[in-house]
Amino acid sequence: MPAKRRRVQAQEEEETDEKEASGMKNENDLVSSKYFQSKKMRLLSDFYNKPCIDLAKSFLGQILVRRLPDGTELRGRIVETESYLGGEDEASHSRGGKRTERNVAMYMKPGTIYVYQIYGMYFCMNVSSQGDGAAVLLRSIEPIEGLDTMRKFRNVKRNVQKPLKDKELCNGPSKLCQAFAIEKSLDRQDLANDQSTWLEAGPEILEEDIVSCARIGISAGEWTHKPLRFYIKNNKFVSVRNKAAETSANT
DNA sequence: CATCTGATGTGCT
DNA sequence: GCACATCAGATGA
Repeated sequence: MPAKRRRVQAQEEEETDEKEASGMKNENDLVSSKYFQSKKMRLLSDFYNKPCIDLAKSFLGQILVRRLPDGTELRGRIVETESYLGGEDEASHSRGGKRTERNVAMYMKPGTIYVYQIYGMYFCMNVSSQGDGAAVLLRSIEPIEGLDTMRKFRNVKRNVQKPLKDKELCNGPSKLCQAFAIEKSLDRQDLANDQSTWLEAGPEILEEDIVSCARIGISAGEWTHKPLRFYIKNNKFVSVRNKAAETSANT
């Protein structure tokens, strides 16, 4: 029966829709959901101690929490991740076992946050997993709590006032960093112990609701097309959907 | 919808 | 010097 229940949940996601002009619609839906009626449980060290691909899939559905200095808490459900496997993976910062000042967090214990800057102006957030130099990139989050603050952060960073739809707040690795105020200072912090940033257990995602496909923005020979990107099927907050992978996946 | 382009600056060869 | 795990705006179909 859990399978049936989760199917229903997947359908509900399709219905949370274009009424985002009103702003708070989505937030109300999720706040009243089963997750928010239950205890918010922080994920502990053991959770992160698994192989990179397993961790990337396990992240789907979990809740990222950011506690700001003023006490505001931001919450969102992880809906899209990518695996970077380590030495063998030609697309990884740790390819060939390379260690630099920038990427040391990739070699730290599973659950360690790796934040790096890209294109001079953006950040990306990863979490190290089991395996030497292996880490998971967070690519998209479904915002749950603190949407107004997220919108403010995103507008400040973009230096424009154009109103953002809910789905535009965190649907990309650097967008979610802006929305959650994730910066270089979080690099090498431990997601299992940090006071400002952690993960809480969210509703479990069924394997059949996970789409696996090629990573985004990669051109590294045979590693370009390996299915190392994972996202929740039919979720509106994913950055880039892969229709071919969705239809071939299953019924 | 798809494809292109400029912004921007750090890390690494 | 140049590549870069990106984003936003513009353009054409």
